[in-house]
Amino acid sequence: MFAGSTFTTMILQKTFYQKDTITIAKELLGKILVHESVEGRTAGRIVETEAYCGPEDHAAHSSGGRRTARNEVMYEKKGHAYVYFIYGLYYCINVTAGNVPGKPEAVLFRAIEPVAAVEIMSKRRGKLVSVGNLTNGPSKLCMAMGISKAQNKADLTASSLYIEDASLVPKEDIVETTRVGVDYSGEWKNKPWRFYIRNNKFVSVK
DNA sequence: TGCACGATTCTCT
DNA sequence: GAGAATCGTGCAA
Repeated sequence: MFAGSTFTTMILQKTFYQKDTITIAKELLGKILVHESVEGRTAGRIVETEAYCGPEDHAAHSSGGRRTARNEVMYEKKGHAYVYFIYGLYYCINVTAGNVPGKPEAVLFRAIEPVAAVEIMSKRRGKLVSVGNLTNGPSKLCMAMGISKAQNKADLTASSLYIEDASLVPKEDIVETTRVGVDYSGEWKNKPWRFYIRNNKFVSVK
């Protein structure tokens, strides 16, 4: 792309998701998650992610090579959505990733910054919440983006749910820290596999 | 077939 | 800061 050229958005392709999962988790920061639904097109800039790395990661649903109907998609193709139901109330969305075919790895989206159709997001969230509280959590962003079990296994390179490319977030603006809500995973809870954009007010936990 | 619990969020104190 | 909400999922029996 050169100065003055027509701006065209690029949807991230398969090869983007076929790299080291940690690298993908960092590179996803700044990218635009888009969902074109019947209610309209909602979009948000990804500002916080977490990496879940294969059978050895005790914090992952695929820990110990566990393979069930729920996490099956992690064992299949890369670049697909892994949406799961949690606490009887909420959904969380991951994208399957990794440079080893068949190895169950994924990146969880923990927070986005609304960039399109904020009014639709507010309506979906139902309550009177400030813009800052619309999408600053893994289940909050699913509610705002209209993501549920229907999007499980969706191909993010060929469906109404996809990610648009954007410039990389500079290394110095990426904060690396420990993951949230995985205290049960022993030493694995200490892995610095949570990434977020420094000073971004939409991050779920500072 | 039964049961304990979770990659969370919200409300109330 | 503590506790509730609420049910699909996973694993033991």
